[in-house]
Amino acid sequence: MEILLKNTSPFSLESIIHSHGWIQLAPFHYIKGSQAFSYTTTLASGEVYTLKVCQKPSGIVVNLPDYFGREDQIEVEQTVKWMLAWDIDLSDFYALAAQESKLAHLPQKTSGRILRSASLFEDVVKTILTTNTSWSGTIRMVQAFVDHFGKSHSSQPQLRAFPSPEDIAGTNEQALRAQTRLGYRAPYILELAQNIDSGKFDLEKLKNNKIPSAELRKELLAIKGVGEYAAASLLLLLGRYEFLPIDSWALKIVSQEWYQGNPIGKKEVEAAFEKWGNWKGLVYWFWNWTDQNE
DNA sequence: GGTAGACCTGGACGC
DNA sequence: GCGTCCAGGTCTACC
Repeated sequence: MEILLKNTSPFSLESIIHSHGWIQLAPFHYIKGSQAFSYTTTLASGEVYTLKVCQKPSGIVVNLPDYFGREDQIEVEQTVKWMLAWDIDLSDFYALAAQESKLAHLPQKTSGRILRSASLFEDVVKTILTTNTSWSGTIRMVQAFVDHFGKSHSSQPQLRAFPSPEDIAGTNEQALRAQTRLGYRAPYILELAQNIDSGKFDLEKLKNNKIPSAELRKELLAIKGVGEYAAASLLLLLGRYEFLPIDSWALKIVSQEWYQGNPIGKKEVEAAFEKWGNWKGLVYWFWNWTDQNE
């Protein structure tokens, strides 16, 4: 069974797939050679399924199990549109980008959308697992998290969905630490899952694009394990570009781009992007950085 | 508001 | 093979 998403403006699946490293993290699976991906997730009913997303001249095509009913299809369509940042309008950004040589490739390639997971819970957990570790560490922790706590596909048990808050809330810190090697991050993720599962915290409501960015940032910073860098990264995923995710890599490349490689702090990074106003986060994310090996 | 130290893991390195 | 050091953000206590 196929769902066809017809884009009304230029859209590049290839660009969004390569917008950041999420495609390398379970339960995403990049299908090499076809510029497509598969993703294992759950319906609201709890059923685990795997969808496949590819691009054809007619639009974005989502492959689903044949027995899915109309309601299931509507749910999947909404999920995929969220993951592909389908409704974000980048026309104003492209107009700005066209005037800057380091950004001119974006309108040409219709880049600028950033791949999201199906749930904000998944994106928050993954973002926490990018902090204070190497990228290989993030890949390892996410894979172990999915392998040990994600629900498996009924006919292909090797395929697992990302664990839901409910899946995690019932475990304990010791099990999380032992089975996933999350280290000191384990209690943060356990607390988040328990707060969501108990109804104390409605994380998914933060997908609402009517919430002011400053308020959204405050809500994200209130999550243990989410600091300024993680909050800014999550705001980028949510389509809010007013903040810069400044990590050690940012300090390095911004220094090399504008400060002759001298040691800099967050203020210098902010200053470098100040002129881009509310688009600064997106400008930073897609800036064509000078090759460090040149 | 700013700062120092602890947190945890895996990888690099020296022996 | 073993021990040590380091890198990576955030939290907490303290000033």
